[in-house]
Amino acid sequence: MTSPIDAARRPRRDALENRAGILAAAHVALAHDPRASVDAIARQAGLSRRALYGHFDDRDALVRELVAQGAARFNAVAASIDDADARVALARLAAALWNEAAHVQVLAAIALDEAHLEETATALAPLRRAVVHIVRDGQDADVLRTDVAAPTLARLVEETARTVITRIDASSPAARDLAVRAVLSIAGLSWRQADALLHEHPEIVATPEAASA
Amino acid sequence: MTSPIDAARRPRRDALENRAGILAAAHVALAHDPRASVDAIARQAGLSRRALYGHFDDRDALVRELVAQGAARFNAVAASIDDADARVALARLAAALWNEAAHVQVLAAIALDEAHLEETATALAPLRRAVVHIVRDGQDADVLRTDVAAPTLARLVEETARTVITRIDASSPAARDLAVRAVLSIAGLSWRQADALLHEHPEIVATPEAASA
DNA sequence: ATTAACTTGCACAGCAGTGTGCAAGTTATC
DNA sequence: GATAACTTGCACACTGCTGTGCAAGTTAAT
Repeated sequence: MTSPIDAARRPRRDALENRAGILAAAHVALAHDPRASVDAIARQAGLSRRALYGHFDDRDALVRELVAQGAARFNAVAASIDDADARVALARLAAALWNEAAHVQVLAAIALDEAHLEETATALAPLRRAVVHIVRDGQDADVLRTDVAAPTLARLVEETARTVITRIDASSPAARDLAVRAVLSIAGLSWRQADALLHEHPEIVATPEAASA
Repeated sequence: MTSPIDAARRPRRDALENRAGILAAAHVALAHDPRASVDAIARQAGLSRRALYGHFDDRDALVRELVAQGAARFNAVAASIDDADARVALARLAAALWNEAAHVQVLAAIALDEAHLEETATALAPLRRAVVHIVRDGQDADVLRTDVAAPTLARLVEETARTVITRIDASSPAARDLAVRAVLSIAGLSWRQADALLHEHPEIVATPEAASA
């Protein structure tokens, strides 16, 4: 047993579950409406508004945690891309981010709030650096367009991925394919070149079930 | 002179100017922040909040007028495109919309509010129809990508134009060029094909000053 | 079984916004 | 110069949100 002085009984299991539940609820609620009220989030989590304030100091703290969660996932994705061919790297990155569509939606929605603009920017810095790196490589190897400066092209790629993932119906199986093709197109490939590339690397747009089978 | 019974002196000139000033102010304020307060808009117009309510029933009426104004411009632009080559038509449309960048920003910002979603949708219907029409023609002539269904491609084109116009710095002279190239890329052209097309039709990305000289 | 952790519901203060009424002032138009 | 149109400033009621305090209840851990 722990000493009764500095003991401070450890947090209850249900409390931890509730905290996670709030984050999940916020995930859903904020993706739908980035300025959903604390009450709406708490309700979605099956808790009272008052209880939520027992887990998070204020609305901002909750949002910040969501941003941190999402950014961690994205940056892990970015770190996992290591293809030598920049075109393949871009395609794989787009496909991987599509798998995180739900998180992309939340982050994109939150980033629209002036309040969290620079916060999301710094959290996503590693991902942005990875994109710039891929684009530079691709331009040096003359496999990506060179009529647009690398930083601009990286931005274009990022915006295209965000747009196609968050604004086109992401439920259909064709959506991942579309996201990948859109990114390749904006990077300078013709649609036939993109098509050929995806035939050469069928695993990029393979569904997770097929990959695990 | 008019009869003293149904006379009702005509509205004062300064009142008309103020009304126009409010719309201009709303244009600026809402492009910056789609949920700017009535007070902020009135201040920007150099009027009191109270005076604004003399010109518009409520905030919604003001927003609706802005949407109608912008939609009218866009639909006029869409109607003016009559190139036989779908690629040229798309390029010209993108360039023309870039000239309306300020209006695109306002409309896009307003459209983000759930409240005005279907309103903006119906107002922009003619523009959307024009894009679908161009895309269909291009696919039939085999000059645009055919790996994506026409409605989806039209949507993709629209989103790309909106994204590049509203989210990339629109002040630099290269921005119009970028908008046009992005649209052509998403439509399936390689960056070299797009480049060649723009060299064949230099007037598309010509600056208004150069065109009038 | 006891205890501390947790949740709830309510009340409260505060903030920011909307839309209205009204009296008093200014100003374009007749 | 008379008059109606317009603007202003203030007060007001209302809504919807945030964050806090507190008493009372419930529940997991010890």
